[in-house]
Amino acid sequence: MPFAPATALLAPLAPWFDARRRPMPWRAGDLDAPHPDPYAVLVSEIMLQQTQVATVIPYFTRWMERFPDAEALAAATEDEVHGLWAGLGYYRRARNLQAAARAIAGAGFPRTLEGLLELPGLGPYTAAAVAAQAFQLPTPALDGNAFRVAARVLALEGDPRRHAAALRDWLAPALAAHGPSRLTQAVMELGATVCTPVPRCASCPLLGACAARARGLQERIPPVQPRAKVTEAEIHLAAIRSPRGWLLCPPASRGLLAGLWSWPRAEAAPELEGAAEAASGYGLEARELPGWVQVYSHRRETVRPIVARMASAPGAQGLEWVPGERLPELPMGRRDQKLRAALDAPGTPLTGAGLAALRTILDEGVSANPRS
DNA sequence: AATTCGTGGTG
DNA sequence: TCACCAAGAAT
Repeated sequence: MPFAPATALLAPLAPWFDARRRPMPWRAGDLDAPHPDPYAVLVSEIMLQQTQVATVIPYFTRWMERFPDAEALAAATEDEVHGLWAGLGYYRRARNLQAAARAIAGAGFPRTLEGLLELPGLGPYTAAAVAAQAFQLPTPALDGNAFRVAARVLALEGDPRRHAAALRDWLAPALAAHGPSRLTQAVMELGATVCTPVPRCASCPLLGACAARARGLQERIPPVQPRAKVTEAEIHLAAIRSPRGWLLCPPASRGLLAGLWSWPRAEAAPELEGAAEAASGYGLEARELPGWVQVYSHRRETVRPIVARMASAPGAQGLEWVPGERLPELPMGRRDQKLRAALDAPGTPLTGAGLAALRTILDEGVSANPRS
């Protein structure tokens, strides 16, 4: 379909961005030159996948201090990489980023869109965004912001992602005309601060050119996406200490929280009678802490934490006893960080359900920790 | 091609 | 409280 030429339509974005852009630690001072540090651009773009700028900034700063270049990242251990990523989410990104750094340390930084797409963790958006910001290539980067801005300016109805190829063709000349790095960031900045899901049209530099606004459709374009279904779960999360340390579930290579350590857990079980007496029979002293609801991308988990102390240290399949002094440095997701921070908090007596969970964990080990 | 990957902000 | 969703990619 024929779109109004983007070069003229989007021209107001360039001066708007030069005047209004937010400071970000990865942004180059000179938007008309290649970026002095393509690795920094890569790190920022991977962290920004499905993650807001304000959340990323402190992670980016710490990351660049510890891993200032691809060589430093390539040489790091998996625990250290995940330690710096812990809490940011989508942990596969951390593993992919280190794999990309190893490829770069060996063969140099790819300077074409096709070469960037070969790096693990870089898809159509990220490869184009790096190419434009690091190397000034006129490669349109279509993220959620860009799709929303384009859909509104052009009054595209339906899911704008259907028009990805046409929109890239539409945007490319505007990138070349106004500067690939500048216009790429300007479109996203507009989407993040003005052309938001609930738009602030009064302060938009494209107000006069916006077809959706002209028709009063700016609130309905683009349409909301159907939600993925969320499964419900209820688990006991157990911090068990013995003379050998804490009993922990070592990192898995795939699935939820891959690359992170976690406390062993068991699905909530039916109530047992006489928990306290049975527990002392095991040489086990335990209490339960206040629970909470942990939300993941497609899972809602009611967490019932337990802190227990055992006189002996039995083996448990797939679980490890970790010395107490190592506990603070292990990479963990938010759920497990929360329990780690509450190990000294007061609690209530162990319930029958809690005892059943501890028995399941000690008897079955990692097999009591089902993949979701 | 539909699912599966975290977490925090916002209205 | 809750829906929505954020500089998406891999499978």
